[in-house]
Amino acid sequence: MTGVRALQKEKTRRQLIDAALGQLSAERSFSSLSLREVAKEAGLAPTSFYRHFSDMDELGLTLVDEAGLTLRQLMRQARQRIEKGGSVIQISVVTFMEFIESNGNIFRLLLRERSGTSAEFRAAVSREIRYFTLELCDYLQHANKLTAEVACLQANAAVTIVFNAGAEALDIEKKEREQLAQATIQQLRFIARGASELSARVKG
Amino acid sequence: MTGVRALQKEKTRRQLIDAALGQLSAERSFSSLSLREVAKEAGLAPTSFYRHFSDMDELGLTLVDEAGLTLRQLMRQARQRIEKGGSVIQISVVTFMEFIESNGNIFRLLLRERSGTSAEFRAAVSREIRYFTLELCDYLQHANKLTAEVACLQANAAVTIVFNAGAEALDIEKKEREQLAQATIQQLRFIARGASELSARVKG
DNA sequence: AATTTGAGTGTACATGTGTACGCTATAATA
DNA sequence: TATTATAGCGTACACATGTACACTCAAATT
Repeated sequence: MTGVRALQKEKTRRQLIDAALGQLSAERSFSSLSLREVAKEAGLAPTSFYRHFSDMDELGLTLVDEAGLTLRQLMRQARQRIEKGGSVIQISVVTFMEFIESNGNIFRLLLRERSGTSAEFRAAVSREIRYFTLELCDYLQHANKLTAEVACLQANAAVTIVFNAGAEALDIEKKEREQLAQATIQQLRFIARGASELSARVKG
Repeated sequence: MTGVRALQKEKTRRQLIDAALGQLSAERSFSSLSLREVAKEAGLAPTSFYRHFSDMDELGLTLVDEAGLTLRQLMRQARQRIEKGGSVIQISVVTFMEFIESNGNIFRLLLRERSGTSAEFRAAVSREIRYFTLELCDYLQHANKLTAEVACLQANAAVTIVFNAGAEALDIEKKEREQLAQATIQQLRFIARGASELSARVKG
């Protein structure tokens, strides 16, 4: 099944994916890419595109999956750092900011398609973020001995804040980014403290 | 200066703006609108568009301004309700959710252009949200006797949470929206409580 | 009353788009 | 070895787009 042919096909499929990812930028969203442009960048004739994806949408959803994968790598990295000790909140924010810096366009993809014009795209991005949030929710529940409800509310709020900070980080200079990180950390502390203080009340 | 001619011009300018707003939807973003479509919807020949805007971008920025105006009306409404007494947080969330329900497409515009491909658009949206946030910051500072720093951090976090909830509200059924509103309220309480608890530490 | 201005029109063109179709060359299969 | 399947190509087409240009005609100005 993994003959020369299938292998080559997989390779040019990757070329298409990479071509699309490569064209994303601050000034260029996925929906502004044309099938022809992507094919050209991948060194393919326009019509050959269809051998791999039936649609630009299909390519796009693949990219979102790809982005989700990157996001999960990010989580793994954060967990590793946390295990070595240190402030969970600070490590999370710093790790996320590093992610933005080296994966700006992938993050932009998620950010844009989250509120894009395709319900399927929105659902796909939503799913990736939910996954991200659920992991954090589990962690908070065990580490901080919180109700499932409170832990999930906190996780949700924290992810929202961090994602928003990431979006802002995309448009500012590196110098200001440190300031933004500090503000974000403080906001996460507010949330953590509030959740902890109010968890009793929610329970009772 | 307000002759018959200038009046008519103002009127068709409005028609263009309304045509553009009218074409926005869950499936249609501003950047996916074409000059020709908008002109047609406004009952104009394509080339007449240029008598009013040099560009689709110029129209778009006008729409963002328009959206900002709507946002400020929202704030005024919320303030009025708050003055009549009741939970500030609850009133704010409920008012905002009402806004989403009747101005979905305007909110979508802000949401999308906030992370769009035009730096100018992003800046414009950012400005409107900042204005929104600053008002809340002022309010928190006086009402809750917080440091400027803590109040602004809280305001920023709160606006982020509420906007994100608004975005989620766009894609769910009315029934689930009540649940979302409750979750949002709880999250804002976390933030408020955390800010209040930790304000001493930040000061010292 | 004579002239100028400018909002709105219709035509026209170059350019980019998605994709249908028929072809080639070669790996996979029989 | 003969046959089939298929990745990739080039051509071709219909269509939508932005906008340049020359026009009209009524309001505004002189």
